[in-house]
Amino acid sequence: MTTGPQAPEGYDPHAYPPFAVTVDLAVFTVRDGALKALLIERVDDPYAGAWALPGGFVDIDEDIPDAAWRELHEETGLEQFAGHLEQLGTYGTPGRDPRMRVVSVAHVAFAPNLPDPTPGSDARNARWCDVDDLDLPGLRGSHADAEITLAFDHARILADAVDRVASKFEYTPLATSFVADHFTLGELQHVYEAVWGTRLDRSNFRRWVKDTTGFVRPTSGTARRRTAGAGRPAALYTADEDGPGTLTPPLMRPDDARALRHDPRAPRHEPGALRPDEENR
Amino acid sequence: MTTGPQAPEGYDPHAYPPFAVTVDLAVFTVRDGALKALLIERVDDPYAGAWALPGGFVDIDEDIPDAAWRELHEETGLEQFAGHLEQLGTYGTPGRDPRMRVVSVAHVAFAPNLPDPTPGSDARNARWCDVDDLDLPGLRGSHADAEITLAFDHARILADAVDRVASKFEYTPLATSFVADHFTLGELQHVYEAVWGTRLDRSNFRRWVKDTTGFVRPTSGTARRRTAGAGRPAALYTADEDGPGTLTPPLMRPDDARALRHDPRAPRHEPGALRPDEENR
DNA sequence: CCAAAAGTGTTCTCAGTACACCCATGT
DNA sequence: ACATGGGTGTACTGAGAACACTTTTGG
Repeated sequence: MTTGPQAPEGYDPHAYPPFAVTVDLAVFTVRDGALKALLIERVDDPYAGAWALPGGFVDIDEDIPDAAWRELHEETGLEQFAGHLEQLGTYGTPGRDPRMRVVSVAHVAFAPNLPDPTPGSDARNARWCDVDDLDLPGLRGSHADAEITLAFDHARILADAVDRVASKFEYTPLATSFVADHFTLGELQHVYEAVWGTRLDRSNFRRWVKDTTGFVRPTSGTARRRTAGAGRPAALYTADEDGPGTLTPPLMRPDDARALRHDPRAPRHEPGALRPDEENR
Repeated sequence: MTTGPQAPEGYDPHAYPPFAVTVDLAVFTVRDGALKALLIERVDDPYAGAWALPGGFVDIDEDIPDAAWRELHEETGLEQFAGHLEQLGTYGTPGRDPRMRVVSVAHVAFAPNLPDPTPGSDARNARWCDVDDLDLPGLRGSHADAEITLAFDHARILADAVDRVASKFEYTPLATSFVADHFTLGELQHVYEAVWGTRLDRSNFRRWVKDTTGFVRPTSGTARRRTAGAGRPAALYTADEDGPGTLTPPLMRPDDARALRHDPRAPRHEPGALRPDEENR
């Protein structure tokens, strides 16, 4: 091992146990009226052939957000990512990676409806996977007959990430990160319904969105038939960039949208109660 | 550097950059009607003599929650810690520790009114510090004339932790972690008021607490003068252990309690928007 | 008696809910 | 004509806010 970076005199770089630090990404988009997560097929050996969240090692002089954005760009192939990225939590149980002790800082990213599966820069296969088709611990459908199983503890990370997205939708205008820069209120409502897995009253949703300051701004344009079929053309709106990052009042999802989830509303992020004698999972 | 733990054949333990991983703890209690955080005086050289959050290195085979509980016991000297501990977020900006590249997993702990400053097992000085007396970035009083400055990025961590506690009080019964196992509704209200830095209507608070299932249970006992002075003896309550970890409906803090904070309601945890080109502190 | 804190009740208002109804367009 | 989705209005209801009032203690 080399000496620690910028280590002054008097410190022993061997005095601390060496960890590997990675970033994992739960990248979401809404497509075909469903919440989808980006998964990649692993080629390297731990869990080779299995599906996993995109991610990779953090460089020794690289900030963690930078590493997350770098991996996001590398794995999605998107240079201009217009969405949102934030830290979710850190997962570092010994043995979660059979190779070595790895601490992974998981992130959540919100993407607008992206061009297509976007295979990564390397040879891996990539796809958008419906989260309802996955067997996530205590979440949504929880299909025991799911054909896809995720590598490492990525099922838990993804379950926490889904909870995070659903919570964020109540208090923040981040739903606009899932749609194009100009969108109709119907599209925005479809995003909410896909993320929450519920139905919303069109009239009340529209009134809440328009009465909430700092959420959307009307534009002069009107949507000329972007969805197939008939219907009156909808007015186009834009995200209000000047607004605060918070919605007042919040839009609380209906109770049936919470019942679908395991431990709703509370786990904004925490991976459990973290009691000393309890199993953490 | 030694070979990575349980590394199978074919993997090079030198292939990843070695990080140090620590846990930092923001331990809160309510005392004298104010929210206090546990700070220790550093003796070792980086920021020696400065005040900092308790914390330490994670062992190479130790789970992160275990490390957090271990440090909590070591630093507070409390064997039986009746409170609550949860992960807050991870702070790993290069250079935050001048010795080496350190990634710190910060935690939040809620403690009942503890016996006293409780100096740690080692020689360091420890004290409960009023969070309003600290200069925390964009929070509460934000005293520019604060006498105490915190080591590393602990001011930011503590600011995020205060936000987390205030948010948690809206949706979870964790306020009971700040009081003894038997408490009066007045005491519980004082805890809420200290954490939110606001005043609540006594009548409405009491009605909300009693109407919220899974929060408190009445006991037969009645408090016999624990606060000095006159007044009718109050009934004693206990935390409802059987309830879900969430409060329905939530108790929203009044708007003036949000205005005290920098970026209220939204940053349940995220340390900012994490844009690639932005400074992340 | 008075102050202080606990406990109870009542009114008002407003936001969420559940609808009904009309408008514009494609087929 | 009719189905489809956009847009508007309205009555009902329940929870929060504000506040008045009673009860029980200590001094």
